[in-house]
Amino acid sequence: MSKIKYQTLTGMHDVLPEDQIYFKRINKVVESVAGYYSFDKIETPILEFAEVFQKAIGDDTDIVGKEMYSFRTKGNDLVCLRPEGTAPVMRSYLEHGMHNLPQPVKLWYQGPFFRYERPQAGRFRQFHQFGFEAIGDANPAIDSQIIQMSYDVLKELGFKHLTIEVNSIGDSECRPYFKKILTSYFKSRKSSLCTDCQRRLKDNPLRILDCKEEKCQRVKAGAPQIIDHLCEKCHAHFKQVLEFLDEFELPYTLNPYLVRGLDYYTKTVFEIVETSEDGKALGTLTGGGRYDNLSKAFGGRDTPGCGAAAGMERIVTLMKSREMKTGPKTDEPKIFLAQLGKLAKRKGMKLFEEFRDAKIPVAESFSKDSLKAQLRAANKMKIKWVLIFGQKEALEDFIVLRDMDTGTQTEIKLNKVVSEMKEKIKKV
RNA sequence: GCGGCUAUGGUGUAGUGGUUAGCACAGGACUCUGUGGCAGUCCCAGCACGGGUUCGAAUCCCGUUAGCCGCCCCA
Repeated sequence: MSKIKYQTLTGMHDVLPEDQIYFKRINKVVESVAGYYSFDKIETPILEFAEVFQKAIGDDTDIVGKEMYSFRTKGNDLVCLRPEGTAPVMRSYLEHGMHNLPQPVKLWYQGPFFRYERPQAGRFRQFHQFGFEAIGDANPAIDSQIIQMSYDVLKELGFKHLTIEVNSIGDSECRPYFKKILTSYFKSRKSSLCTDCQRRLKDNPLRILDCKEEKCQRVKAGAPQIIDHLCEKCHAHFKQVLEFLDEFELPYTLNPYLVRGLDYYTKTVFEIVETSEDGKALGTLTGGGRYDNLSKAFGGRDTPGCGAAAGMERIVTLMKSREMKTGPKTDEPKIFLAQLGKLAKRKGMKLFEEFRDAKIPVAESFSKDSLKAQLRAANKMKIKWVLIFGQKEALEDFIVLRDMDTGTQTEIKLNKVVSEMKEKIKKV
């Protein structure tokens, strides 16, 4: 190989064949959980008008300017590669008048997403997420169901130690008020905050709550908590969500410092974190919450919604390091068809098609001529049954079956090979 | 976007100014044109890119790119 001329763009990567099993496994679990809860799959385009996300996210964070993978088209439209799934799903809901369907409209999705970030381990510019969205229903039962589903997926994938962190961040009625109280609390202790948080005090005071700096930890320990300042509606809603979680016997903890960066989030927010055996938080796997203000931000009618999403690469990394199951490779063949000689190759390729018609997976190496090389290939694939089809067999219409574990060989009539092999692989 | 560290065959690595750039694994072929795993022989394949210093650079310097780590942000 000479010089490498092309490489992937910054922060993008190929999902290689060896990693496909993990993504396949996650997709399978997500699909079955979503199906059980009557969520239908939706696919939205990878490109949207940048406005879709600007409106949803708000202009005040530097997410739009700095973090979105946006550019102008030949027609001079400002578009962007979708950075998340909720806004497009809401856009689709409004665009297709899904409020005319029975509510809530329950949807799930899976696919690539893009953020213009500086790449680091587990942080890419193109990555994959799956998510659930339930739109059109304000009932707290929905919140708890979304949490339950997210939890189910991780459990089924094999994560053992999970904790659900929940909080309520109020709505447009009570949150502004709480923000004021919180800001004045932090202002009075400004000198005890880290420099970043002194800056956050101006543009995003809620974010101070999840600062990792130790000095800020001490300050926030005495900070007012939003659950003590929820309006009546939000309080009642949150209480009911927790009652459902109790009923489901889900392992949750109240985390008063859990917030979301975006304005459209209301009421319930949650994250599912993996913990060590003694319960110490290791990292977040899923996050979500209620977004009752999103539809209005789009200029739509007042429509509540609730959802959750998870980054797949992060889950894959953990699945690998924990050596979690990915399920059987379903189409991994147990039979190898080896051929020797021109006639046998021709007839063998035809036989291969007969196996395909019978839906029996068979491996082959028709490009190789030496029997030794073919057996070696079969051995590498850890295949048990090798059908040896040579000149003599081709002329006399039979085939040799070699058991690679024992080395014993038997002869089978050619017209019975498919049916006999069908029986053989059934038993295994 | 800011700061730091790194960059040698496909993978993992040796090589601190003069080496035919070494090794292991993986891949391919043969030993053996009808029998795999073992062994042996051979093949494939590399100093990220671009400048500079020097008689001479994988090695020193600068820039670019990418990865990693931290910050910002985190939907």
